[in-house]
Amino acid sequence: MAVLAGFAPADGGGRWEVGGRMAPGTTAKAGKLRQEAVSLATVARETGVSMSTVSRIVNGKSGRASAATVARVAEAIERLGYRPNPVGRALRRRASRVVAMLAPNLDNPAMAAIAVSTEAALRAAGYVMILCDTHDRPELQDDYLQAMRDQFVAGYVMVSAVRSRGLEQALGRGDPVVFVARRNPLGGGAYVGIDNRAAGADAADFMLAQGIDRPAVLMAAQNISSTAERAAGFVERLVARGVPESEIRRASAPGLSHIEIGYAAARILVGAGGWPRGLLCVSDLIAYGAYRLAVESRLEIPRDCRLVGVDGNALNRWIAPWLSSIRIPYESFGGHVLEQLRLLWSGAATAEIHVPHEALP
Amino acid sequence: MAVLAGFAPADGGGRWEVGGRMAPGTTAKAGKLRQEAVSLATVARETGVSMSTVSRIVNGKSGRASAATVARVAEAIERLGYRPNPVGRALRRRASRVVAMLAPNLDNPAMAAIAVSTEAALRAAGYVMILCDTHDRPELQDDYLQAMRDQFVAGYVMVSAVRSRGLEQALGRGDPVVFVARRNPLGGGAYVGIDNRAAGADAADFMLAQGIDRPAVLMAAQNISSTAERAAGFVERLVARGVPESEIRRASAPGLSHIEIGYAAARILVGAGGWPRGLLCVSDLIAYGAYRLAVESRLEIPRDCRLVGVDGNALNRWIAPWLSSIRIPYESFGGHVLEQLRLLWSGAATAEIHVPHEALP
DNA sequence: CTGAAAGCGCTTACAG
DNA sequence: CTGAAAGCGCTTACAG
Repeated sequence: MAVLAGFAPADGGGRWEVGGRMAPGTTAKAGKLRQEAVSLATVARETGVSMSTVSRIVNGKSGRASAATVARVAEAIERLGYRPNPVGRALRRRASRVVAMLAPNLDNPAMAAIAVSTEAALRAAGYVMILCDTHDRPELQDDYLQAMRDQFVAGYVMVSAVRSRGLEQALGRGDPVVFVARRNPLGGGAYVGIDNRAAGADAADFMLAQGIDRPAVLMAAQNISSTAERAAGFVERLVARGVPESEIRRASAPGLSHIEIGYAAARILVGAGGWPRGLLCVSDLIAYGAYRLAVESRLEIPRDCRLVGVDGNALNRWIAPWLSSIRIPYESFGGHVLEQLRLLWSGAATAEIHVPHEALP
Repeated sequence: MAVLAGFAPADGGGRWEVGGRMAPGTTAKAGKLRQEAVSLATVARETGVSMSTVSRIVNGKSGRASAATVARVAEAIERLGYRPNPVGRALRRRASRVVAMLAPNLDNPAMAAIAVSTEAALRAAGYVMILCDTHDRPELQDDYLQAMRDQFVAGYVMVSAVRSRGLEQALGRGDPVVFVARRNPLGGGAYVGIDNRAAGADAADFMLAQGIDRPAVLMAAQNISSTAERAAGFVERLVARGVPESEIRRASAPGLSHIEIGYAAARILVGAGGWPRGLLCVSDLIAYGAYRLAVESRLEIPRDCRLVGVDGNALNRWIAPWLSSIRIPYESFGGHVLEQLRLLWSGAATAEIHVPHEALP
């Protein structure tokens, strides 16, 4: 009976994921026995009321139908296994229960973790998620934004969005979009992520607590990204605690994947002044890249150089015990994303949500 | 002009991902200036022809419109930035350009890699992919199958599908479904994956070539899964090459994730007879689990025990150089999946596609 | 409390 | 070569 709005999520409207057995209805038209689609019309015919009435009941616009009618309709819905068709509904309402997630490369375990948790949260709330891989390319992002708009999606989840014309338009239009992991490149907007600056500061404290007074840092490319904030927070805290800024060695490298950036940047850093005793890598993947260079250099990690990452990849425990990583609870991001979407849908104001990261041991 | 079928993919029908600038159309109705949706009706009105004609032109049902009309309509489409609405289309055709991928836990890098490559291939062909995380649960799989059917999806990509009632019905109905990585648990059907048995055999040859004449194997749970086939192929080949079957030690363990299975199974194996000199782990994650036990046991890998995995995770090169892994080219799976879908759509017969795995060094 | 009608955006016989 | 009409499945004023 989950079709009835009374039994469905509070935001009204049936749920797409209704259980319901297959409709047993068959027709003998022309002697051929075949499964018949169960539509509102079927239910209406079967109960002798109008489609309007069935629709209202299904959608919980009640107080507007007699108890007797509701019961009759409910029975028929149950018996026929009726489920409201999401496409018909989307067309009419110009709004669907589909949410689009636009993310660059799922290859990154962090992205995958975000996708997983968001998908689960949306699903539990009766939404279905379309996943679009933008490869960090603005045109692709715009193509998808466009295509998703045509699908009447209920909202957009932008993981590490890049600045683009379509994004600008979507925001200008007031479309519900929540940014994850990387802030809105155009400023403002609903956001879910950790406090990157604070995470960087924590890494600084950790280094100093280990007696490493001249740690270095490996950064990704120099955009407004979250990783840049981590590096900034790291440096700021070190400076605040008395480390001369000029003695904080930094390196970054161009490159496609974080892991390659890590390797290349470590090479640059080390080439310029040898291995530091402590090295913050602004993501686990960057740390993996740096690790490889350390192995090639016959370094023993973490004895010779303390590697600190950010992410807390689940694999670390198994194959990268040498890495101290600030854990980001990606598995909880989905819930927060949904929260933000709901605020946007209800027209309420949204604030940035800073999910607390976990402390280093 | 990509909207016109003549310029679109061969399967006719406009593409959803049409570029096209925002429609400049505005209306002065009631003095309010606002963006107007550009529909078929708009184009028809603008050109003075009927919607039928515009529709036919958009869909390349040509030879049925004068060149002059086509030109006029094409111009209007271009000028207004018209894109066929996928929802209206789906409702009418009872078929969409959406393909559903149902997969258990994207946490597994192999699954993520499959999702990435399939998404890219579908996108290039003008489809959009909905990702459904089934967590290996049959009811969830069925819920999704149901929901996706209601969306009029064009097809189903089942990654490591489990046996379920809904799957049975979908196949019975003749829905286009292609199985990836794990064969259809109900038998038959379009499949994309490696030849698991051959991969296992290759691992056996590798071990013997290394002078390891009594290798052991770590398996996942004992279902009809692809990993079981790898283990079987391994054992068969060893036996064929003279290793007494009774001397091939095997272990498996229950558990949620492969990585935990690997750790637990290794513990069982080692507990029962010490470390073997060579150990096939039927997936990289299992190898990671085994590795951890090896580290705890102060073993030096691969010197003391040769670990062989299957997957070829991209991270291995960086942080698991101790692992020899048979690489599965997941990045090419997407293309094959599309191939299979096209066969199914055209009603042609499908055969299993065995993507060649890469040889061990 | 209920129903007839219009319409979301599209396609497709059917008739001309 | 072209158009009027019906209809995919639904919702929502509007009228009663």
